[in-house]
Amino acid sequence: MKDRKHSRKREAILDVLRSTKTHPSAEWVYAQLKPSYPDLSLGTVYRNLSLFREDGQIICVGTVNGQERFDANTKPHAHFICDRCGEVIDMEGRLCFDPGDAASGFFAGSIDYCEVTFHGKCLKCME
Amino acid sequence: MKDRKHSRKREAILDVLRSTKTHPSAEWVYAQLKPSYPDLSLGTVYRNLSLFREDGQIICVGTVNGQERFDANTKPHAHFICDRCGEVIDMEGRLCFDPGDAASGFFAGSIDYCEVTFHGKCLKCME
DNA sequence: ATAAAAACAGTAATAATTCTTATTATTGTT
DNA sequence: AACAATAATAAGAATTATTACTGTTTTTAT
Ligand SMILES: [Mn+2]
Ligand SMILES: [Mn+2]
Ligand SMILES: [Zn+2]
Ligand SMILES: [Zn+2]
Repeated sequence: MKDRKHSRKREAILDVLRSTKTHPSAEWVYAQLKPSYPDLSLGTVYRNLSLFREDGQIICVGTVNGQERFDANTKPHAHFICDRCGEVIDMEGRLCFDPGDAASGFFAGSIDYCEVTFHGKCLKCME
Repeated sequence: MKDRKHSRKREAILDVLRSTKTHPSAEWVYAQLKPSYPDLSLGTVYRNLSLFREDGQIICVGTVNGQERFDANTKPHAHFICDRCGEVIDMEGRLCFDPGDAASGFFAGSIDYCEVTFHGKCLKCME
């Protein structure tokens, strides 16, 4: 991980991501921090999220309603996206696939990781 | 499937999608058809892709460089996305998961389908 | 053919993200 | 503590994929 100058805002952004299981969007992170950091800029959130992703500290878990959603849990795990309300939920269980295992033998490129995403309706949206 | 008036442009759009394995973007479909349909409008491509998706005739396979990619093969199958050149490749093999099987028992919502996407470098991009 | 409905082209609008630039914060050094 | 070097930031402009609007054309049923 490239070493960077310390920044309290960057730290706060990562803290927000680490303290939630909601797989937030950039906008949501911004809204969370704005009260405590009145001079926070949305661009700063986007920029730092990009840096975190480059450095492997967070991952993207998909796009919901045109907005990218992020996750500070970088351990491979599957997600469920509710196509009605847009919630992104962690799927526990043994749904993790070892990319190497899964595709070795019949794919010639190099596989870095594998995304597994279920779609449907969450419990709340089923009434 | 809701029944719609016939339209040669709509038909052509679906034909393009069905005749390629490249998982194209809206823009690409438009570029393919523009020579034969000089008055084709990009909005028409977007609108019809949406209709096809609503009707279940095509699926979205992910976003590459900010552009949604489509697939006329609606049978569940996994994909590989090259994070360098953006190619989207079908993954053959038995990588299909029965949503019901995969998550029954430990998830309470209703699962419609499951997306499996590998990321890495394609053969061409590895030199 | 006529008329109603649906689809269209062309264009404007929207909205997420990125880029630019002048300013400020951080870190190490005198 | 003041300084210099550089990274990080705010603010807003720019970019760009997608959608909405409006007047016109095509389709299809009568
Ligand atoms: Mn997660
Ligand atoms: Mn495919
Ligand atoms: Zn829901
Ligand atoms: Zn490639």
